[in-house]
Amino acid sequence: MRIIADKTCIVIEEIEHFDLKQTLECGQCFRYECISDNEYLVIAKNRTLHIKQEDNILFFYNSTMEEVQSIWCPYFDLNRDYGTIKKWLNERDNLIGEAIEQKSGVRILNQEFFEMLITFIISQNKQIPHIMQIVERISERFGEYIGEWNGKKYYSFPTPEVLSKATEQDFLDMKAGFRAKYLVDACKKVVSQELCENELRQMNYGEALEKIQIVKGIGEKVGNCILLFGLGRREAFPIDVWMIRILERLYFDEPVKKDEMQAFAKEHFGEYGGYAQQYLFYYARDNRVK
DNA sequence: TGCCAGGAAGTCC
DNA sequence: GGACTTCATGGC
Repeated sequence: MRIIADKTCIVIEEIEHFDLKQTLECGQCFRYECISDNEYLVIAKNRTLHIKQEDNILFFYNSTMEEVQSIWCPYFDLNRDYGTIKKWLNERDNLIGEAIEQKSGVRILNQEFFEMLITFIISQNKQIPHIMQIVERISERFGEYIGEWNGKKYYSFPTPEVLSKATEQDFLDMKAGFRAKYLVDACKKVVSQELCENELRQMNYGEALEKIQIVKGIGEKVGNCILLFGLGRREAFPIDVWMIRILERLYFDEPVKKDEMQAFAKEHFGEYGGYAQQYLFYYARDNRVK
């Protein structure tokens, strides 16, 4: 991997184990727009990013060398060796290989805690396009203006302080449905420091998973998503409907309970659970397994 | 129309 | 402590 400052953009060459489309569209990210093939506008980190990939070259159009190094490389998890991760998983069994092969360009984004907290509370019993709509409404109404692209205005994801001003009715108006009261509770507990990002980061995985479930509407699955995508806990293994389908197909001969799957994943994938989960999840969803 | 969606809480026994 | 129901909303 090599970073170069070109005349009009920042370029990263010789990039490996990375596919922009797969990484954005695998179901972990809810704020991006496809401009053309392998070219996207990403809304994250209180700014927009116009980014494009051609083969193993990445172009950052509206950014700086400093920003690419300090913000976007960590965001896209580009400093991590995915070759080692895939090798470890492939040596663990011969069942996950097809998913890794097909989705080999997926990286786990390092997104922001509060945004993931709110987003995955919304995600329960909802399809991804609709989650994206609600997150966009929240940002438009409570976030700050961060720029315009193709005549459309974009807004940052709001801070806990600002979003805590939203009422249950506000969230209902933004079509959050029965999750509205959960969102109010989440904001309240973050602002009051009852739920503190830094404390969660210092806890071990089990403690953090238990702690985050003090928020109403967060159970084991949503909690694991927040830990994986918003707190960098790569051992987190969220099990949703797609994971139940693919795990049953690959690893079990008969229907098993979620608890048993969770225990299996912990024992089998260990600290690499999050990567295994994302390859399998995207593979299962994209191929509409069972 | 009925069924399902990156589920969790409430209620029943 | 497990199984069943309910909770908004939208896409198919």
